[in-house]
This record gives sequence, C-alpha cells and structure tokens, in this order.
Amino acid sequence: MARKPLTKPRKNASQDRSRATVDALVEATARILVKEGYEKASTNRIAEAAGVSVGSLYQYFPSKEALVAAVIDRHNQDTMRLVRSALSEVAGQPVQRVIPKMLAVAIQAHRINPKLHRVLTEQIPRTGQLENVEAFNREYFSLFRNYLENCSDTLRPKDLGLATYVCVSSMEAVAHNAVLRNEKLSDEQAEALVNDASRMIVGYLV
Amino acid sequence: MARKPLTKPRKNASQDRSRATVDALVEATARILVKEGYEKASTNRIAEAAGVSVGSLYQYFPSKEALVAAVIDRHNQDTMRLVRSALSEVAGQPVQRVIPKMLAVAIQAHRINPKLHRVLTEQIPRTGQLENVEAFNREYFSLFRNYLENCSDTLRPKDLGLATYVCVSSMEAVAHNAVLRNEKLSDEQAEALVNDASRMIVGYLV
Amino acid sequence: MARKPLTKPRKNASQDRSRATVDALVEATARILVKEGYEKASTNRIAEAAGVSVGSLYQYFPSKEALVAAVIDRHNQDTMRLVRSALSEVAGQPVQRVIPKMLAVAIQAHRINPKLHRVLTEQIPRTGQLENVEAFNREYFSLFRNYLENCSDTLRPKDLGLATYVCVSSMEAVAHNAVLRNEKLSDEQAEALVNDASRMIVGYLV
Amino acid sequence: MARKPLTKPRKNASQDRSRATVDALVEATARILVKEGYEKASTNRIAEAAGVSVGSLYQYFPSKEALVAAVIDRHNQDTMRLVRSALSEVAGQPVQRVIPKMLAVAIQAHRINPKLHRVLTEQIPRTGQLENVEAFNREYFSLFRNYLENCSDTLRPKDLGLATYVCVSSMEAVAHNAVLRNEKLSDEQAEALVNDASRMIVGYLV
DNA sequence: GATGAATGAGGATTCATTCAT
DNA sequence: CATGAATGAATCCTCATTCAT
Repeated sequence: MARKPLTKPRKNASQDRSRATVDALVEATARILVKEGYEKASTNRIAEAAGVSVGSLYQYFPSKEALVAAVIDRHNQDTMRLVRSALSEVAGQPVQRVIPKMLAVAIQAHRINPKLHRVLTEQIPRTGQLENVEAFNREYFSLFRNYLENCSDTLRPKDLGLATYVCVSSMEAVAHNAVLRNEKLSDEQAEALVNDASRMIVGYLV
Repeated sequence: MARKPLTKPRKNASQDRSRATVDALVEATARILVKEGYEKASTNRIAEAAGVSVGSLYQYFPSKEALVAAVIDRHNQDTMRLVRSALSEVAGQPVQRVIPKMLAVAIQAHRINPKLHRVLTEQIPRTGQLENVEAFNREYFSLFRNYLENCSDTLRPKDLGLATYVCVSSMEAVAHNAVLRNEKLSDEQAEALVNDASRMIVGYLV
Repeated sequence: MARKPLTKPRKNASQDRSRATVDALVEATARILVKEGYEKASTNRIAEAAGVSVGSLYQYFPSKEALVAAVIDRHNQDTMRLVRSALSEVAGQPVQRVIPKMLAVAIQAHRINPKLHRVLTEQIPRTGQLENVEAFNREYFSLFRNYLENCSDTLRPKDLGLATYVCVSSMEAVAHNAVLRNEKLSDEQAEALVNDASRMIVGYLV
Repeated sequence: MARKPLTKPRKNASQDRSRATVDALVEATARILVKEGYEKASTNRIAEAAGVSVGSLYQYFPSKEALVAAVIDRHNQDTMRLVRSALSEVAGQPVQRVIPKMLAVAIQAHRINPKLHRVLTEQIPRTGQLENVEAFNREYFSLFRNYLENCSDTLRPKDLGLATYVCVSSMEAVAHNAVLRNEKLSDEQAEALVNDASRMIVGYLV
C-alpha cells in the first residue's frame, strides 16, 4: 500500500502523456483535413501540426489510414451521442414528435463541424475503413427500427425494414444536403425544412 | 463542292482519330477507376490501358483531374439522357404517375454502371471540378421544378423550391443507397422500394 | 522498305538511351557499394552517382534489391566468362594441368575487382536474390563435374559429386581468402599458393 | 570477514541481475536474428523479446552493432571451445588422426546452431566489428599452426604458414558449405565428406 | 502529332537512439 | 537503474508531368 501511490502517478503521467499525444494527433488530423483537404494531408504535416514527431505518430497509428479512421470514428461517436440522447428524450412518443426531433438532430449533427463532415464524406477514399462507417450506420438503423417496432401498431408500412430504410435515407439526405449546400443555413430555413420533411415522413409512416 | 469532299474526309479522319483517342482515354480511365480504384489509377496506367502514350494523353487532357472530370461528365450525361427522356414521357401527367417513374429511372441510372458510380461518389476527391457536378444537379433540379410548377395547383407545398429540394434529395438518396448497398438489387426489391418511396413523396406533394 | 530505315534509328536511339541508363545505374551501384558499403548505398545516392533521377532508377529496377542483384549478376558473368574460357583452353588435358589453371583463374577472377567482390560477399544480405548466386554456383559446379566425368578413368574418387564438391569448395575458399585477406597479394605469393593447393587437389583426385 | 558476506551477496545480486539481463539480450538477439533476419531485427524488438526496455538495452550495449558483435562473439567462443577441446584430445597424434577429427569438429561446430550461423555469415554486414572475427580466426590459425609445428618433421610442406592457410581454408570451406547447403546433412554424408576431405588434406601434408 | 524516357518533388514509413520521469 | 515515449534523419518508392526525338 505504500508503493502503489508511488507508481500510480508515474503510470498515469505516462498514460496521460500518451493520451494527450493521441488526442493531439486526431485533432490535428481533423484540422488539416478541413484546412488542406485529404490529398494535402501528409503524415509529416499532421505530426507537425500536432506538435509531435512523425515517429510518435507511427507509435500510435500504424498508418495514415488508421489516423483518418480515428477521426471518422470520433466524428461518428459525437454524432451518435447526439442521436442517442435525442431518441431517448422522445422515447415512447408518437412519430409526429419523434420524426421532427430526429430531423432536427440530424441537421444539428451535420452542423457540429460541417467542413469536417464535408471532407469526411466527399474526399476520403472509402477504401478499407468501411467497417467503422458500417458500424455507425448499423447502429443508426437499429435504433430507429427499434423505435418503429415499438409503435408498429400505429404504423401503416408492414415491412419495417423497408420503412426504416426509406425513412433513414431520406432524413439523412435532407439533412446532409441542407448543410452541405448551404453552410450558412438559417434557423428559419432549417425549421421550414424540418417541417416539410417531417410531414413527408410522418405521412408515409401513419 | 468538288474540293470539300477531298479535304473533309482527311480532316474527318484526323478528327475521328482524335475523337477515338479521347474516347479510348475516357473509357480506359473509367475501366481503371473501377478495377483499381482512384488511388491506384495513374496516368501512365490509363494511357497504357487506352493503347496510347502518356504524351498523347496530355495532348488531349491537361491533367489527370481533367481526365477524371471527363469520366464524371460522361456518366452524368448518360444519366441525364435517361432522366430527360423519362420526364418527357410522362410530361403533363399527375404526380402519382411521375414520381414512380422518376424513382424507377433514378435506380436505373445508378444501375448503368454501379461500380463506376460507386467509385465516382466514394473515391474521387471532390476538389475543383465541382462545376460539372453542380451543373448536373442544377439541371436535374430545374427539370423537376419545372414539372412541379406546371401542376402547382394540384400541390400542397407552396414553396416549390423547398419541395423540389426535399423530393429530389429523398429520391436520389433512396435510389443511391439502394444500389450501393445492394449491388444485386432484385427487381422485386426495387419495385417495393419504388412503391413505398413513391407513396411517401406523393403523399407529401398532394 | 522505305519506312523501316526511318524508324529503326529512332528505336535504336531510344534503346541506346535506355541501355546507357541501365549501365550507368549498375556501374554507379557497384561504385557506391565499393566506396560506401551496402548500408550507405541508398537508391537516391545511386541515382545521383549515375547522373540519373530516382524515377529513372525505378523505371528500370523495381527495387533496390534488383539493382544489387544486377551488380551481382554482372560480376558473376564476368567471372564465369573467365572460368569458361580457361576451362575450354585446357579441355581434355590431365588434372595436373587443369587444376592449377582453375586455381589461377579463380584468383584472377577475385582480383577483377576485389573490393567489389568483398562487399558482394560480406555485406549484401543474402535474402531473396539467392537464385542468381545459385545459378552461378550450379554452372560452376556442372562445368567442373563435366570435366571430371570426361577423365573419370584416371581419377581415384568414385563419387564424382562428392569430389566436385570437395574440389570446388577448396579451390574457391583458397582463392577467396587469399584475395580478401591480402589485397596486395604478390604474384609470387599467388604462385606459391597455386602450387601447394594444386598439389593438394591433384593428390586427392589421382 | 564479517562485513563482506553482508555486502557481497547484495553486490552479487546486482551483478547477477546485470549478467542475466546481458544474457537475455544476447540470447534474444540471436533468436530474433534467426527468426526475422538481420534487417528486421530492430533494437526495440530485441529489447521486447528479452523482456527488457530499450533504455536498459542501451545501458548494457552502446549500439546495435555492439549487440550483434556480442552474439558473434558468443557463437565464436562456443565454436572455439569445441575446437580447443578436440585438438587437445588428439594432441601429439599424427595428422592421419588429427585432420579427420578437425573436420568432424568443424562440421559439428557449424551444426550447433546452423540457422544462426547462416545469418551470421550471410546477413550481417561485416563493417566495424571485424576485430572479433579476426581474433577468432587468428586463434584458430595459431592453434593449428602450433600443431603443425610440433610435427613438422613428418610433413612435406616447408612453409608452414602457407600450409596452415591452405588446410584451414579448405577444411572451413568444406564444413561451411556442407552445412549451409544441406541443413539436414545426414551422418553418412558427413562421414563420406570427412573421409574424402581428410584424404585430401592428409595427402597434402605428408 | 506521337512517343516514352526522364524528371524530381513529395509522401509514407522505419528505427537507432535519447532523456524526462 | 529502469522505463518507454519521443525523436527525426534517412530511406524507399510513386506518379503527374515534361520534352527531346
């Protein structure tokens, strides 16, 4: 019991340092990606932007791809947190309340860091690290499908898989395009969009 | 009138040869893009696949980007041809007939060359040659908006710009995801999708 | 028949240029290998020494290993030329004349470029391009074995494979060590060596 | 005498630990060298395989080269032990008995750890730490020369330096090639080899 | 116009070594 | 003494582009 306190801070100090380095790298990657685009984002540049040596970069990330994957992951997790909390907020409520909420959240999620979102969706060659994106999509789908199943008696579509697919695709597309084509989307525009799109989806579901 | 036939064939021969070279290059680019992916598609390899020297490639295309842009252009024009002819086929008919047609055409368009479509949307860094894509989108939008305006009295949404946007986004997304996630989409699946999505869009519009 | 003369020089000019580049690269590699050692021999440095760009290096040699292999090959071919001509010179003569000749030639061969020979045998990691070395050894073995078979009735060893092996190993080792340990080997020393070693081998064979 | 026992064990414990660490590092280096080859053997990997931190590695060995030199040293000492004991076993006996013994021992020595032997001779760039190898060779030479001098009256060659050189080179080469080219050298093959090569060397000497 | 050899800046990655903890 | 995170020079190699023939 006398030794542990002695070593623990040591370990933590070291762990903290590692953690800080990793965070700095992911953060720097996101920044470079936004500022320079994927093609110009070289590992040396990223390391420099992170205030770290290339060697350290490769200590924590086995390849450039892994680094970008980490950025995507982080972004997806941020998004998912938002979606989960929104869905749990309106759990058990009718589609008339849930759909607008989901649309609002989708727009909000794309607005977290629209430039990063754009780079991530437009410039990253989707080669290899599809797994993460797939995992994200799967969770998003199953969350929504779960909700639909819980109120399936109030719904018109019988094939809930198809319904999930149609709804999620549409909501995603509307939010995505809205933010990408109009980075300065005003709140009024967003509201109008949410209203119309909600009416469309709700009308489809009930 | 006696001279022209003499020179014209010559000229044509030359023009035809140019045309053939350009076509071969664009075609080869598309092929390589599909087979190897964007990152592995080098100009030397493309030239070789086209049976042409790199030098000639640069005679016709000032840069790799221009070459890829040409591929995108060609793909978009193929798509647009389909869309235009479909829309003119159902011109003047009610949304109940037009929307399913448009959805069917969107799916069909994505099925022309799904692998190329995937590479084009997933792997090409959208940097610079957005103009082409934008032009394509603008035409698509205005074609659909035109149609909506012609039957605006039968429609519920008053903001036709917003309605166009919501409809086109959703239709595009549904078709795109359907084809990308399921390259072997069966005709039954496609039909079910068109039915549900049509009901959604039509319900929104009327 | 009018066209060919027109294109042939062109082709040759181009072929000559390629050939010259390849030669310059192999030559430069050998030079760097001798001057700096294997570890310091980087592709960039070799290209520079050859008065050629790295790009050109990789146009002709797919890897650094291939370049070194070419040097080894060239060296082995130089050696083999010597050996073959020596053997054909004394073809049909008794071992008492053949063995001294072979020893002399082995020493001579190692003296073509002793420093290169040293680097090639001491510093090159024998990983991968063993095939070439093996091919060289096989030819060397089979040339000598052939000779032994032709005069097998005058020989004491019955297992000619074993005899070939013992003779070649010993002759090689004696020559190799002589040159490596004593780069300034005098002609008298060489002669004494040839005499003693010959007596040993000949005594073994008859 | 009362104090010493008190401190000595402490000191020894520490010395033992050092010793153990050094041994573990040398052993790990040999293992990695065999398993991965020289090029892939990094200090970090070696330290890990030895269960020690890189920092500690550099506490005991100033460079990677030093570490490899230690492995070579150990291997050479193992070999030398074998040779010395064999020679002392047959000390004073005639060449007819000594030569076969030496050949047998040379083969046996190369068989201690043939893979390590191969890596050591084929992959290690002989740059710098030649001293150790030279020392080994010198001892080997002088042991054999000593023996020859002791029975010089029964020998035909008058230049014992030359004779030593010819004999040692040949014996070494025969053993070396035998083991390297044929890792699964059978006992019969080894015996045949020893017989023929002995006859050759003995014939030369007497 | 066509050819393809040549270019060389730039990128990803490794690894022996150091040093703060 | 031990640790292992950090370093960064150096390496191999690629590929869009040019230009002499």
